[in-house]
Amino acid sequence: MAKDKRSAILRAAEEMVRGRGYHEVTMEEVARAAHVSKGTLYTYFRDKDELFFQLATEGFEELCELLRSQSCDELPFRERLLGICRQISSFFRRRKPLMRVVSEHEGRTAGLRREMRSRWKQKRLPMVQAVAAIIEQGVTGGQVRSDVPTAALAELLLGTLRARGRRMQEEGEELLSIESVVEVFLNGAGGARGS
Amino acid sequence: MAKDKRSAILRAAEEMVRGRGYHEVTMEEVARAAHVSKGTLYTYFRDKDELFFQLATEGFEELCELLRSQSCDELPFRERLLGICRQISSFFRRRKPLMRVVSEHEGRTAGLRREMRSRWKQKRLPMVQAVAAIIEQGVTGGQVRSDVPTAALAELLLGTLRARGRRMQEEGEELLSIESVVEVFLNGAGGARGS
Amino acid sequence: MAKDKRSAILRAAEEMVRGRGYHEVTMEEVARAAHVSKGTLYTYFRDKDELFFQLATEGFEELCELLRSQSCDELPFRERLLGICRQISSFFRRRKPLMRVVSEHEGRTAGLRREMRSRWKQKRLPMVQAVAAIIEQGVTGGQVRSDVPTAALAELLLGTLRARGRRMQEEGEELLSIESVVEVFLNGAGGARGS
Amino acid sequence: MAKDKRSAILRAAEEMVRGRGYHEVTMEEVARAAHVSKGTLYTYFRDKDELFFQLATEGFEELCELLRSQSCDELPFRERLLGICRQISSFFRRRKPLMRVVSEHEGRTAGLRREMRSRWKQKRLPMVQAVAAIIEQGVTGGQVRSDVPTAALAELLLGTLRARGRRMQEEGEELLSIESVVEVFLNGAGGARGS
DNA sequence: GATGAATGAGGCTTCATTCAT
DNA sequence: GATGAATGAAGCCTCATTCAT
Repeated sequence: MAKDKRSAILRAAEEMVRGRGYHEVTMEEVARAAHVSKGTLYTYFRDKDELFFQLATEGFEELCELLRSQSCDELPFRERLLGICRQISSFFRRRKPLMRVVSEHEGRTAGLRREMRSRWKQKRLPMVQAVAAIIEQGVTGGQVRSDVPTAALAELLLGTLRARGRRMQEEGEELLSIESVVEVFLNGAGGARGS
Repeated sequence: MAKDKRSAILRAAEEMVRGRGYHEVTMEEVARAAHVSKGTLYTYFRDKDELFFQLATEGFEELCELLRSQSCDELPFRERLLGICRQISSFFRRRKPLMRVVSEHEGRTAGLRREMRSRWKQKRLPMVQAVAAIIEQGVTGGQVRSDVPTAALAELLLGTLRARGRRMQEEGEELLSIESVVEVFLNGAGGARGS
Repeated sequence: MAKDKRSAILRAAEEMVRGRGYHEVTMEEVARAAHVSKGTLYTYFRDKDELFFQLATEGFEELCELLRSQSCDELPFRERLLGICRQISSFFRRRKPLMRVVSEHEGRTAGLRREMRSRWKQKRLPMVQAVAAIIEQGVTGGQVRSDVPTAALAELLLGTLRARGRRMQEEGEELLSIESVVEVFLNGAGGARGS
Repeated sequence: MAKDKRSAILRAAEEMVRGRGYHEVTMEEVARAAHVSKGTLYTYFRDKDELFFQLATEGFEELCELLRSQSCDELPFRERLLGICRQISSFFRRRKPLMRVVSEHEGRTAGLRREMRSRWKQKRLPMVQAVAAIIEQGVTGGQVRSDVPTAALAELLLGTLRARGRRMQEEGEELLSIESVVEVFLNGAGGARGS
């Protein structure tokens, strides 16, 4: 069935990028591993970029679902935010080899890549909103200042997490723990400021 | 002077792989960035793999020097081992984008790659020996069991460190700290076992 | 020498499109016919389109030169214009198989093709100006009305010639002669209109 | 109904080759334009070449019919021949974009194309015979020599017309008029030679 | 030693054609 | 008969590598 093929291709591609890289994997190999012909790849994905883009962004919905499901648990706000940051960080770390495809193309301005970037933003939006929703709870509870849009705060937090991930990968040992990141975020964004 | 060109090429190549990848960088670009001709690259490096291999392994001597210099400081053995593990871990983390070249080719068996692997082992050897030398001190001091060759223990420790690095990159949040790794290593390999 | 290779490629390509078409000729074949490798084609021409575009537009300069040289001969204006129209018509007819490349891409809006169109316009401009210069002489001599810009009249005349070429190719027998075309043009654009 | 589909496909194909070319039109597009599936195309035409071959040769019967109908009108022989030449020329000119398919394949010797050529000859035969029949009248009337088979003369005349068409397309301005062609033909083939 | 034009293997993609439903 | 997903041959193009100057 159609879904099966599409999925088989994605699974095959995922299997092959693990430990290799975007350029190490040829469409020929993916086709062979998925037991389909080269042409079939192009029935389901416009081109190689598209295939790996889909691979990189699939699972995004599940992440958002997970985030939303946690937004209503019983934990105190601080722990809830921490838990969510852990999950996001874990999600991206697990997907890092796939994310390469996205980040590699981030610098390009040429024609069609532009479209991929906007689609990436679109895919990312629900995640930002989920985080914003949780921060909103902090606003309601008085733990987060209310004079900055929650969406902006969410972007800020996500940006910090991303920077941390990058530093951990590229630089040396002294990583900020996620706890510290959240701590700094809340102190910087904490309510009851000076009052 | 010859050394200058060689160095200029390596610096240009290093500059370009940062944030890009092995395949994103063309020999043409490296040549241009190093202000030499394409042909000159091949005067100093047999091929592209060789160039990036050199880039990945340069500094290995310095690391070994550093390790050796630390093997005779005044700290207690446990701290000394910990410090050394930190440095090794940091060294590899900093070089990760370059290490890709090595690891990408690790799985291949094709002709010329085979040679690179053996040269990699050769480059690595002094490091293993440096670690072994320090562990030897632990044996002398009675903190490490003496019934397993120190070289084997050194390989075991390095392997654990490497696995930790990989897990940190690919898997989720709960990373072992380096402290834990050393702890486990010494408990597992600790002398005076129950006796 | 460099020029030789470039020229050899163009000559080979020209030879092959005669009687065949853009799509019937593969880059592989052109390379073989020009006694160069496939890669060399791309040293001299960015891509296949570029190669055939150059082929189609080379000689444009000569045409313009020819037109300009004729603009100062002794013939009466009407004959001079007629002669020029004949040359232009002949030029395009001879180049028709090559022009296909241009006209085939005329309808496309996709990214890079756009650039080709603007370059085509650029190439065409001197020809328009040459024709306009001659018409200008007609204005001076009172054989052409002066209330319409000569450039516009030139475009009009060229458009008519082109339409004639197309009709001759696609439709049936009753072709307008070039004489008729010029006649109609001058009557329509003729000065001293009825007054 | 079957005929409807077949016809719809041909009409769709004809529509698309106008202004485009054989290679610019994909079977997918033809199918879509004809509101049938891709597979259906192959129910009515063995392959793409066959489809466009049919397109190029359909109407041949009508031409022959037309030629035959004119062979018995009242005009003097010379005018009758001229009229027929005009119609043939017009027919081919109108069909030129379709004829491409035939002529493009004329140079090839590869397997299946060979068959197409022989079928082309077959399709052409009635036309030759129609022309021969008219020339026969010239023989009877004494305006055409009788010592050369009329079929051969017909082929000769058609060949001349074709060459004229080609020259008109490729070469410069000085086209022979059809009148001239017929004139030369009759003078060259004229009876009462020198006697 | 330095250069860069030339090379050609190998990757991505298209599209005519087949065949199970 | 009709369909369209699957196929794979063949085309365009890139880029690591060589070699005559």
